[in-house]
Amino acid sequence: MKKQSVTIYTVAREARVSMATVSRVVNGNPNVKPETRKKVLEVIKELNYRPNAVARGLASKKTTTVGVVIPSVTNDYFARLALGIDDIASMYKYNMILTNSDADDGKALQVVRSMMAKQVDGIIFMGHDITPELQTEFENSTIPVVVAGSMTNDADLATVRIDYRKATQEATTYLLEHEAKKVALVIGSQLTTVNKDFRIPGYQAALEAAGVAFDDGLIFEAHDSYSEGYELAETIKNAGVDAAFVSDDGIAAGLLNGLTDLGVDVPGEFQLITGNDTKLAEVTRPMLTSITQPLYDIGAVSMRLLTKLMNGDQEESQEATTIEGSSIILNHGFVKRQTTH
Amino acid sequence: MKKQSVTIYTVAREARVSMATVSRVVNGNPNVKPETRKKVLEVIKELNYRPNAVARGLASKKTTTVGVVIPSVTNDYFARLALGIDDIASMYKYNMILTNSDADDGKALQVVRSMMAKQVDGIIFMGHDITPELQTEFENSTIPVVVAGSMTNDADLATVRIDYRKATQEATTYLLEHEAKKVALVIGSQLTTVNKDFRIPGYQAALEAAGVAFDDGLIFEAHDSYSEGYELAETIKNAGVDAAFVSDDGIAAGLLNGLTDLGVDVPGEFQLITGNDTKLAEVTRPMLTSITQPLYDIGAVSMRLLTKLMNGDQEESQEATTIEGSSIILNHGFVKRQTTH
DNA sequence: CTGAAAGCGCTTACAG
DNA sequence: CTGAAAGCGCTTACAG
Repeated sequence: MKKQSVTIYTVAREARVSMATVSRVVNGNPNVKPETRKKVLEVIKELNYRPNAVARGLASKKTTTVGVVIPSVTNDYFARLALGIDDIASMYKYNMILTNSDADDGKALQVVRSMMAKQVDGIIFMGHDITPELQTEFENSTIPVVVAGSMTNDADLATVRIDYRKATQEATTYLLEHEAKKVALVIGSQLTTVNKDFRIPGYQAALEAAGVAFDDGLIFEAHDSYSEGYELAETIKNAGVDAAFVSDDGIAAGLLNGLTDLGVDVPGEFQLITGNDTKLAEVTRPMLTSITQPLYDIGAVSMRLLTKLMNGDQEESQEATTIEGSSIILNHGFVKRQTTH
Repeated sequence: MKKQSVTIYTVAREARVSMATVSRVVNGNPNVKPETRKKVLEVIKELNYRPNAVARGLASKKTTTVGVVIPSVTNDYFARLALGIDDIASMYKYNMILTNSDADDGKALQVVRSMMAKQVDGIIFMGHDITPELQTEFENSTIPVVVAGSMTNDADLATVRIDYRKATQEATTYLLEHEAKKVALVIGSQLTTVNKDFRIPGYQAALEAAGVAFDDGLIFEAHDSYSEGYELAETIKNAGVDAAFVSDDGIAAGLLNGLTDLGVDVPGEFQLITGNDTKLAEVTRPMLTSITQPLYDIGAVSMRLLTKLMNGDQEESQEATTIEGSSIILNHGFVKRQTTH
């Protein structure tokens, strides 16, 4: 339709006011005489004026966009978090720049740098441990970052998550109390903070309480894919294991189907509990008994926390959640389905 | 570390050159004497200078960010497309602003406007038919948009997808040729362009070729959720249907599990083919026979097309794909798994 | 309640 | 190969 883009200057000229006044009405500043506002609004409508957010960002040093780094959108666990983030972001008029890190340290660093170059007002980080370079990047920057639905080795970062230690302990205890003799733990890397300092200790605590000796040969590593879980079935079966707590649903689903295809009766001969509370857990047959997590809420609370941090608010603590340092711990649950007694 | 942010001006001062020169080396302009470039690069490194992309965007009128509207990140079909988009975007140094439209027309319009205000260089749209308002928005704008993995009522929009008509026809024909007597079609809304003009005609063509009368009572609507598919099982069973082609995997998985729970033997008494080639199809037991789609590629090709459009290139046509108007049609496939004979 | 002016941090002709 | 200057489209004190 129009070639020349209409700017705040055009509006000011047509409305016979200054650019400052147009800026005021656009930004809802109350210090504008009603009739002036009315006139300006008319011209804006007539000209179909749309403020240029880039110019606004440069002048105000606020872009109303946040960066979100996600290991993979294709993992339903993270996708559900992202949905919660996006909804709250929209509610607060923020846009999100979303980038996959592919769980690759180099990519994560590059992605964060790119977001910072774009002057995002804050960052939500999903993923596991971070490199010293990325840590430095976060420290040297003044923009707030919150870690959502995961943990990193950087204890200074605010995080929103469940209590992974307790969840793992409960799942393990459940298995032990339901006739399981040899309970395996299936996680990602054992060296990662969330596993090393939370899941494994939770698993060990459950064993100890039940008077069962810890055997590190019963900890299996698998990364987030269905096929790795499927292939793990044979190994885990040969290890004489009769139950497992699996942190990731994709792996749990693969393991379940792998075991079934091997002729193992689940839950008759093998019990299984999964940990991410993804849709997958209800699609498999038998359906997976699971730790439940408020996935959407974890995303939503993360974004909410970030808005507070971006506005320089103090972190509040009135909610029905626990705060540990800079962490917000949401409650998890447990649902018995068909892969356990 | 540093309070004052270092700008191009700081670098220019320290390197004893003009801002224009610094700009040239940052942007890889070859017209810079090697020793000058070296000096500038040193200062940049020393000061840890990072160009401000917002300022650059304002000055150059290019933001190197694209907008991506997605019905739901939580649907693996769209998530896979988004992954392809993101990878190619990263390759070309673009960032993506990703927003869920929740398949809500009002939200989609608002989201697109917000992206345009942020001066994105292009838009990738996923979703079904669009409102006149959104259509107007696209028309009045000069930024390119490509529709990925879906179809809209706006034939002017470039789109990258498979041939939905042919895929539906093939699936239906397969069923008909494998003892199915009464084949249902399970889709979203019948009024949507992709269904009205492609899937339903494909279904009809298959019936006709097999000499089977068309019965519109055999077209069932369900939207993209597992539970709706599950609940559909009883209805579809009571309709005396013995086979179905389902466009969405979530619905297909729900339908499959619903039928199984009703005591219907799949594929013995009921055959099923699904259409989105999502991970879900391999997780269910029995595994779902499916139309296969190059999901990642659809996303990747969409983003590649968009980069060409953003650079004002002509659309090329040398690839192993069909071009229909402004559409790029990628090849689909078929994989027989366990829900068909 | 309103306006003039400077400034945000870059790029882009233009001139040399 | 390099620099001076204008300009991108806003917001932000400041003054009145």
